[in-house]
Amino acid sequence: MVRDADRHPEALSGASCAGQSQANDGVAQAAELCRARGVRLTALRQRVLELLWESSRPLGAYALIEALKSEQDRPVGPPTVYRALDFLTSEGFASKIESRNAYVACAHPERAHHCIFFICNECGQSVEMEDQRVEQLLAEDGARRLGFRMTRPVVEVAGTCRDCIAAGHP
Amino acid sequence: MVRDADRHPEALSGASCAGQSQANDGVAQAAELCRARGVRLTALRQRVLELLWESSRPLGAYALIEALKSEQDRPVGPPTVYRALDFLTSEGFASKIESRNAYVACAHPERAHHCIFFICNECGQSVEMEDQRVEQLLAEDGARRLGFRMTRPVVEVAGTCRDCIAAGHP
DNA sequence: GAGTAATACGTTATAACATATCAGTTTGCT
DNA sequence: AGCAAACTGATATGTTATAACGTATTACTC
Repeated sequence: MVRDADRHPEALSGASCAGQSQANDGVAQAAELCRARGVRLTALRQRVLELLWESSRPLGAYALIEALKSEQDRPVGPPTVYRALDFLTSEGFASKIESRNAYVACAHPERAHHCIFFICNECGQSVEMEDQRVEQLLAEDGARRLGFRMTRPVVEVAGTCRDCIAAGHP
Repeated sequence: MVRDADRHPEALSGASCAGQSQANDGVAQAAELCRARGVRLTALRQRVLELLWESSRPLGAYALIEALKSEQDRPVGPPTVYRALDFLTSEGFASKIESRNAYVACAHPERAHHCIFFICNECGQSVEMEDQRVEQLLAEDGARRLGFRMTRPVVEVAGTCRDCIAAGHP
């Protein structure tokens, strides 16, 4: 089976105008938080974050490498991008979608929190959501039934988004 | 940072006696279900499932390849093992831990259901659990707030297990 | 039991994702 | 300016997963 999301893997062209303004906001907010936290949003890190914001879908590390290569004349090696991604994720500006090996920009990096991601199998779009009830249930399940202390819940919901349902996809 | 689970990556030696009898049960149950479903639990598929049951931790595909190579004199290529894993996961006998790129045997393959996995960062052990409330919350969140139809929730909780907490690990 | 279609497996190559290591550059501080 | 820390560049390599195509086994029909 070939999904639409596979046929158009991680194209960078899908950025909408709305996405653009969100991107500006997101990057500006990250810049502010970095100042407040005393960490450095370098040109590279900022550019990677912009690319994530501008994309309508989670981007793989190698898609980012390609994008950066084409705009900087210099080649960009995997470690460079992975280091930037490490920074962005550790500061809460981005998050890895484990089930896709891909990365997305995160809204609300101001509070440390864990996100639920809804990822469409058809179009590949991902939407972030917060639900304290889910997080709490998971922490409780682990603690009560296993004596387990949760540090990082990974919640990624695969399915079909509204638009793709409307378009008649399964 | 180097975790204990990384220092002893996926050794196959950790199978306990309890694990062994569970393994027998699990494989026997899978065999029965295959008969009922009219699908084939071939020697290879069964052996992969046994290896998963016998391991105290999620196993990577390449760990399985190594294990199979050492017991069958013939070499076993990646596609062979990935096909077996595809079969086992599609029948509900095993599951992929997305956040680890590793695979575990699943209890209760008789009902189609989704699992929550609790994975210890220290020792690497993974415990499966079912919680309809979490599943339902996720389905509702997606449906009500996004018009999203959930097909497969991926819920993997990283943290510290009871034993590792007792042993004084963070 | 021979023919045949479907399913599963073997084999080679390669794609996709990620990290180790060490050298060079920039930044912030005194 | 001088120095240490932080960041980036560059090469190589490790790890995970799939494409493509051929062979073998199984199940089914006659």
